[in-house]
Amino acid sequence: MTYTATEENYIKAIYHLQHVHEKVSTTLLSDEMNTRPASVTDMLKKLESKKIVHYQKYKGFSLTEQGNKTALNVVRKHRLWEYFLVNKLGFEWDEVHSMAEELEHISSNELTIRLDDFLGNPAFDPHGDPIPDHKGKIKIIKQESLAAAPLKKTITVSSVKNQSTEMLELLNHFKIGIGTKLKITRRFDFDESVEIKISTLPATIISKQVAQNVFCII
Amino acid sequence: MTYTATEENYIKAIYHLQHVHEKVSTTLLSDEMNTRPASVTDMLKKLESKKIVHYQKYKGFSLTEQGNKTALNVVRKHRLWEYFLVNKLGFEWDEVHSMAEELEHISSNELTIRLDDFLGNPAFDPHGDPIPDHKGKIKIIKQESLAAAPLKKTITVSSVKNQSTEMLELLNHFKIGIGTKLKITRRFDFDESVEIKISTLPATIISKQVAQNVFCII
DNA sequence: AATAAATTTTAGATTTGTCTAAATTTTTAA
DNA sequence: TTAAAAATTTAGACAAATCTAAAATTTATT
Repeated sequence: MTYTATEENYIKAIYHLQHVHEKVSTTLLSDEMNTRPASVTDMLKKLESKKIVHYQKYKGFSLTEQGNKTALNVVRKHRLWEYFLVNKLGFEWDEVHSMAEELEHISSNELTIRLDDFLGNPAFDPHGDPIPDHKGKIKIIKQESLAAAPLKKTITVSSVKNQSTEMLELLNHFKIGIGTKLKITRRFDFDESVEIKISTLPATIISKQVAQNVFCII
Repeated sequence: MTYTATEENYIKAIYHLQHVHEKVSTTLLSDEMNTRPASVTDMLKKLESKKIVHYQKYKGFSLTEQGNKTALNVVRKHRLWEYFLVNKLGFEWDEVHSMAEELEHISSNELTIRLDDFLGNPAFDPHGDPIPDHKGKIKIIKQESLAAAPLKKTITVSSVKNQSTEMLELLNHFKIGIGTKLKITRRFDFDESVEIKISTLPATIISKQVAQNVFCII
């Protein structure tokens, strides 16, 4: 089965929302897709006829097995291309999203497999998000945000939730990147800011907002 | 200005036809695009309104300066991706066309520039076709088909017109590739077949059909 | 539990790229 | 040079993905 780019975008959006929200509603999905609820209803009917979603009108919808597999394949392609753009073409994190949004719809499976091999079968993309393998399998790692991680243990930054230019700018300033080892030396109750220490650099303080977006392996 | 993938495909098709045919007609273009003449007329009106073609109904059409530039950019992307697929991902010649047909519509200019750099700014794609540079400039080389090249001179294979699997199979058998140096040792009048000699390999005979498709630098 | 509010769906329209069939124009050839 | 043939364009229709406005259903509130 092949799907249009639009269908794939809907499938991916449902997949993502299912991982963040208890229940995915028509309105929520229309927000995510920047369309109107009526358009979502139309698409749901189409995706139901293609056995991508279970759908009962007025009741709700969810991805079928087939839908999930398709979503994972799109996510896989997106993240492999992001990896390529950053690690082979030298783009920064915050520049690659829209390009990967286009590249993820290139259809050839063989291309995906060869790209994966060319890149050395990476398990994580430049933001630290896991890349599903060709069977859709994802490496799960236990992560904790810096806002919740324990004090005085050496921990490794593993992913960053917010992928904006502004966030990248800040993290570059702090010399924080994926793989950076650091220690949380203090937490301040007043604003829940966090003092961190990276190797021999002087300790610095990051805001709660930043800490909540940076995840690490304990 | 940005164009839809379909528009780009029409633009590219007009560009190619203009280089092969004296006059590009609606029917010719509809053949090339696998559509009906009526569809071509519709698209020509659209492209005219976007100043991509000069168009006078019943009289004919041709690319504008702008149209030519756009065509060259699409060709550039197509050939850069083909180069990538063959030289980085290890695909064969005959496998890459349909993938490149999709990849050529990825919009980012910056991506094209970086891909070009990553590949080492190649001037020719895996079939020997020239890759326009970022200004649209093409390296022109004087080429002659093996059917027309002079006898007893060492010549270098520079491009192959027919890019089918069958042609690749045959050329692989003969150990002919882009860059191969060879000598034409004889021509047979009966069927216009050509005897060639590649370094120390025993001489072999290739048919007129093959010879007409293989081009070389004298 | 009834009604108001919110959500979702339907109905009907629009745009893009395509089609077929008919009309128009150009070209060819008698 | 005019009639027939070929090429091109117009008219009207369709599928995909969207929209707005109205109707239907569910949820929340009094």
